[in-house]
Amino acid sequence: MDLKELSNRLLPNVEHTREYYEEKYPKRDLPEGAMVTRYAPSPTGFVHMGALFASYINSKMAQQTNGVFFVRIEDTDQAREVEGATSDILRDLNDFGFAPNEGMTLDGEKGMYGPYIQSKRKDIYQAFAKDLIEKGLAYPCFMSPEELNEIRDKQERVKARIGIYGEWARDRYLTPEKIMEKIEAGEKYIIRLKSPGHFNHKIEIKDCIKGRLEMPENDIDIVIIKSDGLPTYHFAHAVDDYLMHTTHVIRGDEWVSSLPTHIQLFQVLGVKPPKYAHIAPLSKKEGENHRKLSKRKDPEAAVSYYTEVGIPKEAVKIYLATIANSNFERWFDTTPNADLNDFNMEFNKMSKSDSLFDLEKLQNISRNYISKLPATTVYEQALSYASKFDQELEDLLIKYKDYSTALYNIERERKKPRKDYVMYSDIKNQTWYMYDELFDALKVTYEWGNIQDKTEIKNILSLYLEKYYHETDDESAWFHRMKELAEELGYASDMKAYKENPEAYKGNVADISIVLRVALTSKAQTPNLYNLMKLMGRERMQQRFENCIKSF
RNA sequence: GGCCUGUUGGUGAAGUGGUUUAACACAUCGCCCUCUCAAGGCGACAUUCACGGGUCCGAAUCCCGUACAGGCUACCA
Repeated sequence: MDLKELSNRLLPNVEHTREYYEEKYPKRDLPEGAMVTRYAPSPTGFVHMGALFASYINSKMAQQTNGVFFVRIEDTDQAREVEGATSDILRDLNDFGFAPNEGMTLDGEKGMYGPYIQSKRKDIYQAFAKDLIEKGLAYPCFMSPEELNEIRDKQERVKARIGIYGEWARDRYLTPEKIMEKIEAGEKYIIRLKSPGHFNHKIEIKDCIKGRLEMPENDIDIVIIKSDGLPTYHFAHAVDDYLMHTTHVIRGDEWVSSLPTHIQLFQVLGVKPPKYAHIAPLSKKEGENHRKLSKRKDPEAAVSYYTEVGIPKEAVKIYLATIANSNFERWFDTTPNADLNDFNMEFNKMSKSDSLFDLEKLQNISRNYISKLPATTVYEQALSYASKFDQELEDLLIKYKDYSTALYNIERERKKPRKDYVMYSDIKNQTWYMYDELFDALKVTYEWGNIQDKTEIKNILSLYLEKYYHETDDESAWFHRMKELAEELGYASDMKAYKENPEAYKGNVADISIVLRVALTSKAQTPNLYNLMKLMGRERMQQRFENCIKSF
């Protein structure tokens, strides 16, 4: 019995040959230097920031080299599969602008290297496994899970390396005849690689991010086809990335220790391995230690967190870019109208060690980002946020569209705009007092400043409306009149003069303006008072002042 | 236990043997400006690159050891 016959018995019902598939998926016709990258998630639910980060880098690298970025679903562990996870992943990629141009997309599969779901590629993996068996590079292993556990225990006891290698690989040298006997006897088997490696041999691997790595050769006879007929991750990776002509495998660095295995797999398959780039994990400080950003402990680890609080996707992207490439921030800050797509991302500007995920920094980026948006966009984004998460705000925004937009526009369209909002959920907290519906519904507390005396406050308010407030005033005239009011009541109109001789006055213009501000809004801190008054108009001002006085 | 990788300030980090008395940004703290806040301006914030050795005229940068951290060590990915 020869190996070819044996391979037919071991993996029956394989429709095609390795050669068939190699012909079916010819080399890609791409310009020199174009990268073919991929994001290969397992559909296990919940999209983690780390995964988004990896897909960003993959997508960016393909985009800037006019290459291809595809998504492949790695569902070879059917037990862990979560319903709907695939579409969640694709939706998130899409929302962030990392939509793949090949493979699994929101509108189904695209591209000629499919299927892009591993469970649908079973025949392909088996064809390659058969080819290896024929060449004597893979073999069936009949050891039961119990036997494997025993071996493992024994190895732990003797402090040997764990795994099926060397003398531990019991079934490695079974003759075809013996194998047939076992099959006839109904014994279950899986297919293992007959590793040609030696643990004492060192191999040198160049990683695009980590640089030169020296590692021992793989000598473990890893499983390539599991008992359910599906491949393990390692084997599927080698076969798929070979057939899909991936040029760069960019993935999390939890994979570096499998590199010798992966390189060997390509070698055994007789094909050139792709280039590898291993991304350091996003981590979080906990006490003195760093740990990976965790779904359970860190809400910000979930991609969905950002939509829930209303942090713009673009801000998240900018943040990811700043941790991805050390020179990005400089570039972004010094490039007028910087467009993320124009930035040239490089592997050698990526960190080798883990980066602390800094929400504060992300928020700062978001604050800056929102501050540069036109008010109409802020309005639209706020509305879209409210429509999902805040019915009350949504109603108000629809009712007062122009008013709200004007409100967001205060001190905005200038070189250095106000930076009031970090996220769209801040908007309501910071503007509620400008909506009568919200203001009147609340029993507001007035945050008075230096002037607390009720009669003095009443005096200021009525005098201001009677004599000093003119709706047609421009800002400087408006301010000038406030100074006149200050003087009439014995407050300093000039801050310098006041500072030089505070005793000569009851207070200063600032005190007066605070009274007006607080009476109008109840808050001591608001955007430019002049603009707020303009927006409210005389009647509403009068009403607010009366309300205020009534509250005494 | 074994194998691999990493370690620069409160944080992200620049830095690849010699204008580094260690860039820049965030945070923090002062002062200034100012109708409040925000913004802005100015300034402070690592005598030192985990620690210990070594190589060299010269090291954060190269080598060795130690410590700590992370990853891997599945018929999970």
